[in-house]
Amino acid sequence: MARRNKHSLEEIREMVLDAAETIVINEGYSELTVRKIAMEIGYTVASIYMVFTNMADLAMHIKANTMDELTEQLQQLPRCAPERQIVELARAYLKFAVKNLNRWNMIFVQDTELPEWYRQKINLIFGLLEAQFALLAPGCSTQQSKLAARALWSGVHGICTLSLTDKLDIAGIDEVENTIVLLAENFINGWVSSILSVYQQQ
Amino acid sequence: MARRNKHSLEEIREMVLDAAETIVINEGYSELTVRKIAMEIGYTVASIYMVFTNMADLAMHIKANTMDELTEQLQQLPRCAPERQIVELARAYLKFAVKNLNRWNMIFVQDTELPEWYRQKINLIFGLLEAQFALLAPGCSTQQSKLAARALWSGVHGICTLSLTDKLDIAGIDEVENTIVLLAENFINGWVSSILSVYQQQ
DNA sequence: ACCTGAACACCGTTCAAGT
DNA sequence: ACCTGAACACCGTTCAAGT
Repeated sequence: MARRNKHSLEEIREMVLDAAETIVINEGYSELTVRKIAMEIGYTVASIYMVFTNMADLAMHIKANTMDELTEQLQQLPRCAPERQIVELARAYLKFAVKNLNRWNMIFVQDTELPEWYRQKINLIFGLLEAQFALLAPGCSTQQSKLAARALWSGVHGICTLSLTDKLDIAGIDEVENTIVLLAENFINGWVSSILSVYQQQ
Repeated sequence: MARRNKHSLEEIREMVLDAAETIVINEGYSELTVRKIAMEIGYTVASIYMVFTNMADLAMHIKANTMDELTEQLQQLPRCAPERQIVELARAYLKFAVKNLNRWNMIFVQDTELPEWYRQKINLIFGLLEAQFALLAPGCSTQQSKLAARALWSGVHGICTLSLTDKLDIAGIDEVENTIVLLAENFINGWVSSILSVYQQQ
C-alpha cells in the first residue's frame, strides 16, 4: 500500500507540522501523539520519523512557530513613548497568551536542552524590551537596561502563567490586565527614579 | 504470594508517598511511574490504587507536601520592616526553588482542576505577602494590597521559573537573586509613592 | 527511494482470582 | 480483607520487508 511520490518529504513535513499544531490548539500539548498525527495526515507513524527526528524535535518546531508569531505581534505594535510602550508590550503578551492558550502554554514545557537557534528567538523578544528600557533612562548601562527588561518581562510572564493556569484567585482577564499594568507601571516608576537618584548623587 | 497485614493501609500510603517523593527529587516528575514506585516499596502496581485513587491524586499530595514545606520556610523568616521583609520573602522563595528544584517545578505542572484544599495552600502563601503590603501602606484598601501582593509575587515567581528553566540568559544564582531584588525593590518604591501621591491629592 | 507493518519496551488503570 | 497477576488500551521509537 506504499504510496510513492504522492507527497514530497517537504510536503509531508509541512503536513505533520500543520496537523500537530491543530491538535495542540484544539486539545492541548498533552494530547499530541504520533498516532493522532499519522491518522490525521493519512500516513503511518513511522513516516513522521522520516521528517522529524522524534517528537521532541517536532515539539521544538511547533514552539518555534509560536515564538515567531508572538514576536511578530509584539513588533507590529504602534510606537509610543517608552513608559507606555513597555506597558503595551506587556498587554500584547497577555493578549497573545489568552488567544493562543494551548500553544503558549506549550512553550514553557521543558523537555530537553534548548538549542541555540531557539535561544535566539527568546533573546529577540527580550531585546524589544531592553530597547525600551534603554530609551527610558538614556544614561544607564546596557547591563542595567538588560537586567530591568528581564526582571519586568519575567514578572509579566509570571502573572500570565499563574493567572491563566488558574493559580491566582483572579476573576477575569480584565483583572489580570490590571495586575500586569500595576506591576509594569510601578516597576518603571521605581526604576526610573532609582536611576535618576544615582545621577543626582554624582 | 499475598502478604497479609504486613503493613496497614496507612503505612502503605506513607511508603508510596515517600518513594514517590524520592523519585521526584532524584529524577524529576517526568520519571515518576507507578511501576517504579511499586518496585521500590515491594508491592504490585495495583496496590498503589488501594491508597490513592490514581497518579493525579498521588501527584496532588506530593505537591501539597512541597507547598507545606515552602510555607513553613517562609513563615520561619526573621521579622523586619515590610520593605525588607518582602524582599526577604522573595529571596527565600528563590532559595527554596533552587534547593528543591524538581519538587518545586512539579508544583506548576497542571494536570487537573485544583481542589479547594489545595487552593487554600496557595492563598496562604499569598496571604504572607498581602500582610506585608498592608503594613507598607496602612491606609490602602485590602483590594489594593491584595493586588500588589499578587502582582509582585507572580513577578518573582516568573523570574524563578524562567531562570531556573534556563530561559533567561542569566549566569548564576547570584544574578537571579539580583534580578528578583531589583523587581521587588523598584516595584515597592513605585507602589508606595503611587499610594502616597493619591493621599496628597485628597 | 519511499513507506509500511509489526514489533519492542514502555505507560496508567482495572479487576477477577487467589490466600 | 488484602493483595496479586494478568489483561487492556494506550504511549514513542525502530527496522526489516514490501513496492
